[in-house]
Order: sequence, then structure tokens, then C-alpha cells
Amino acid sequence: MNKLTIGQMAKINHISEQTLRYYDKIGIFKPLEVDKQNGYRFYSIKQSARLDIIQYMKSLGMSLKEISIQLDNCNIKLIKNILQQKTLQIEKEMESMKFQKIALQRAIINYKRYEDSPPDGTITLEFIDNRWIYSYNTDTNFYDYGIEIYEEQLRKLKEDMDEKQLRSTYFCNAGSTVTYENIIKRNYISNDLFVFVDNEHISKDLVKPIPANNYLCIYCSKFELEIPYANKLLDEVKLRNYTITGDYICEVIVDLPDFIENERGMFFKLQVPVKI
Amino acid sequence: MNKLTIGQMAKINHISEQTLRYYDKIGIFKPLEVDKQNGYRFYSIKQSARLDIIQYMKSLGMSLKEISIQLDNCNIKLIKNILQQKTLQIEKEMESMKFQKIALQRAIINYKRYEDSPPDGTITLEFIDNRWIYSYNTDTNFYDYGIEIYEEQLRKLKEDMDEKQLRSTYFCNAGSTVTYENIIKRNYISNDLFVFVDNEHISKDLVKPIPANNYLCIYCSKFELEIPYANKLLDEVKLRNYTITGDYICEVIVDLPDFIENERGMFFKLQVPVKI
DNA sequence: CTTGACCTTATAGTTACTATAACCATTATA
DNA sequence: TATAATGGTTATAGTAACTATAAGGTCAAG
Repeated sequence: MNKLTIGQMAKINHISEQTLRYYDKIGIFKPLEVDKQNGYRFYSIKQSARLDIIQYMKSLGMSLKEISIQLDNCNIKLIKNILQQKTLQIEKEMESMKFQKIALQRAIINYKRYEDSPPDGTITLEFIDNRWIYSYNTDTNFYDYGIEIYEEQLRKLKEDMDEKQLRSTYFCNAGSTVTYENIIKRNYISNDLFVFVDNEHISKDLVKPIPANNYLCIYCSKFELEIPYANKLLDEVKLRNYTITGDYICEVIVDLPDFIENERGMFFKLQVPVKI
Repeated sequence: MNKLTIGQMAKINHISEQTLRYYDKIGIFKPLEVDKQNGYRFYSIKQSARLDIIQYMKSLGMSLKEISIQLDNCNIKLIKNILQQKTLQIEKEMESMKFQKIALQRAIINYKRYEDSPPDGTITLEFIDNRWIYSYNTDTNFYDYGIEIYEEQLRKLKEDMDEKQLRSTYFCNAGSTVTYENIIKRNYISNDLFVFVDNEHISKDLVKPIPANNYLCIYCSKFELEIPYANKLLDEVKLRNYTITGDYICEVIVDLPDFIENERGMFFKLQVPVKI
């Protein structure tokens, strides 16, 4: 009962024999004794405490090298320090997971919306609640160019959001605006790209509100069709005797060009706020 | 502006050229075009969308192989499914992190207690609040044997806690009890090992309360000294004219035998509830 | 004496890259 | 026009923390 073979030690500690040999090799966990005749390793059950610590530190995301160094010149104070550091690290990770979850949920909602959205060309009148956007001012009017410039500007937005650590959370739901002054004259000029965000999770000075309102909307499945469809939308506003009350929004519901074959790769919801 | 070289593509997407070449090699992300003369890779900015998805899926913990398979026969429904699965996974991870944090905090508290604890042999009278324990009934009275049997029983407790997914959280603060009937006769018989737990985080039927009370305690830094020290404690109870009102507890404050050189490896707080 | 369980070492494979070497292409400057 | 800088190419090796496999030695039981 005193000396344990590698197999017994492995079983007791729920670890593979291979791993114990590996730990021996890299020197992080050596058997108490090695038979000089046959090379058999022998462990004492008391050594399990060290394995416990190793497994624990590993579970905190430390590498074996780090652990080895710590354990080599270890005292209890040092252990406490590590634990405190790790608490902070875990708190950070929990924060980031919270945001990841939000990001996932936003993405799911978006795909659901895509599935449920009416066919290309449909015009609807929808009441849309308050929204918030984080916008990025580009230097080019992408209506003057094709999809490539648009994607390039999107990359810039992405980069900008990366810096502010917003990307993973919100990049799935972007859009652009044309100001009231321009849209009523059908001047398609925009150098504002944005993403929809949750008001609560971002510092106030970065976000801008989009007021709740009735919006006349048209659904559009091709990048090149935006302007003709937007014109159709404005025609319909006139026809119905509505008045435009604010900025035009081109909302990207999905954007996967060159990506999934046999699927329409982009889908937009063009919208203007109207008074009925 | 149409075709991007590998360097430009890498810069725009914040990824290394090496990685792009690697992605090409494993087939997860291929350039739009390769110059047959010089082998130069050319990308379109529109391909960035695929990179976005790859990075996103990677951030959700998927392997490149998994991602590749998903993207190869991908449709929007499938993406939604993945996202939903990942939401569940993240929720699970968040749960486990919550417990990890609790575990860390318990461990830190324990080490602090160790640092602050009085020297070996000190006797104190302490009021100790309500505690809860999760106990494990072993088949051997470990007072009949040495430290090795004790450690062996600890392994069993650990295994048992592993099954109930309690270990990482609570293993740092264990102990054993001797019943009232036995301790007053100085019969050192115990086959109950336990760990202190938080009442709130475990189903009620697994935990047992230890009532708040005044406890006479003695601090002990050697496994072999437990019984003589416990006897000293009981002598002191008699001397002070206290009466024992419940089970004796041997609480392990640290247990690192064969582990840290030049440090006492074990530290116990032996305690009996008393009426003054 | 064989069988089977258990031990040994050595080598290769895994993932998602990074680092390095050795070499080719393009372009600006001396 | 020579050359140097820049940026592209391939191939190979290294990383962490193992796992898998091969090929062989040891030991107790039947």
C-alpha cells in the first residue's frame, strides 16, 4: 500500500499513465522512486496533493511551464498571489462571456428576422421602437462606388469597433443613413456607417438614438438594387400621402457575399420614418 | 483596388500573412485567384465576410476543421443552429466560472486564515458561526492508520465530489469529525470526511449543518500530533469547567505534504463546541 | 512455460499557428 | 544598369499538452 505503480497512481488521480510519464519527463511531477533495475516508477499517495495543485492551476489556465516555475520556488504567499490574480482574470472572462452571449443572441435574432422577412420588393409599414446606433464617419460617399468600396468602409468600421472592443458583439447588424435633407431630394449621399447596439452596454457618448416611429420599409436582396428600391419607397411615400420625418436608413440584415453558394448573400431593409 | 495581395488582405483583416497561407493550405479560406506565373495569391475584399465568420466561430471555441465542415455545406439555418448551440455552451461555461470564482475565493480565504493563524499549540476560545458540510462516509477508521490511509480516504472523497461536480469548488477546506459520544470518552473513531460548503450552492439533502457555537480550539501543525493535541484540548475543557455540547471537528486548513520544502505542510484546527 | 496484465522507451500525430531559411519578383534609387 | 528594399513564394521545424502506437521488458498466476 506504500508504493503505488504508475497504473495505480493514474487510476487514483483520474489521469492517464501517459500524462504521468509526460509530467515526469518535463519534471513537473516526478515519482518518489524509480527502480534502477527495470525503470518502474513508484509513487506515494501523498504526492497526490501536488497533482491536485497542478490540476487546479491548470484549470485556472496556467501553462505547465508556469506552474512548474511557481511550484519550484513556491511559498504559501505566492500561491495566494496567484489565486488573487486568477480571480481578477476570471472576472474579466466572465465579463467578456456576458458580451459574447449578447452577441450570439443578437446574431440569432438577426437570422430569425432574415428567415421571417418578406420577399424581395415587399413594402411594409412598421412601427419600430427606439434604437441606438454606434456610427462611424467615413470619408467617402459609398453611393458613388460599388460594393467593394462599401465593404472596404465596413472593414474600417470593424477596425474602429475592434479598438473600442465592440466588434464581436455588434458587427452582425450594420447599416448606413442618408440625412433627411438629402433623402427628400433623392440625393444618395452617405458617409455614415453604423451598427445597432444596446444602449445599456456602451458609454452614452458613443451612441446616438434613432427615435421610435412609423417607418415605411422595403426589403431588398441585392446591393445594386438599393437605389432603385429606395426610389420605389419614396414613390410609395408620395402615393400614400405620407410625409418623411427624418433620416433614411439602409439596414443590413445579412451580409455574406461570395460566401454561401445558392443563397442570396445580402439582404437589406430600407426604411424612412413617416407621418401618416 | 480590385485585387488585394496577401499583405494587403492581411493588414485589412488584422491577421498574419502566414495565417492566410495556412488557411489556404488547409482549404478553409482560399484566394479568389492565383497567378500561374509567380504563384502570387490575390484576394477580393468581399471575401472578408468569410474571414469574419471564421474568426467569429473560432471565438466561440470551434476548431478550424469544424468550421470548415460547417461552411462547406452551409446554409443560414445551420448557422442559426450553431449559434443556438453556442449560446447554451456559453451559459454552461458561465455557470462553471461562477463556481470557479467561488472556489478561488474560498481558497484565498483559507490561505489568509493560514497566514493569520496562531502558532502550533495555541488554545483559543472562538465563537464560530453556522457552517455547512458535505460529508463522505468511508469504511475505515483512519485514526487506526497513518497519514497514507488518510490521504487515500481523501482521494475517495475527491472522487465522490468529482462525480457530484463539487471538487474544484470546495476541496481546499476539508475535515473530519468524531461524534459527541466518542469524543467525551476520548475514543478516536471517525469514518466521516467532509468539506465545508456554501449552503446556497448545493442541494439541501447533500449538506449537513454545523451549528453556531463557542468552540474551544487548538492549532496543530503535524498530522501525527492530532491525538495528543486533541487530548490537550479536552484537558483544557475540563480545566476551564466547560462542557462539551457536540461533535469534535478536525479542520484541515492546509494540506500540502511532500510538497513545499521548508514549510510545514499540514495545518489543522481542532475544535469542540462547548458551553461555558 | 505460456498467457495476460502491466511496465518501459521511442516516435509520430494532434491544433493553429509562428519562426526561419532560402529563394523569386517588382520597383525605386544611386 | 546595378543594387537594395520590399514583398511575394515554398518548405521545414518548433510550440503546448498531450494521445496513439509500436516494440519490447517484467511479473504473477495457472
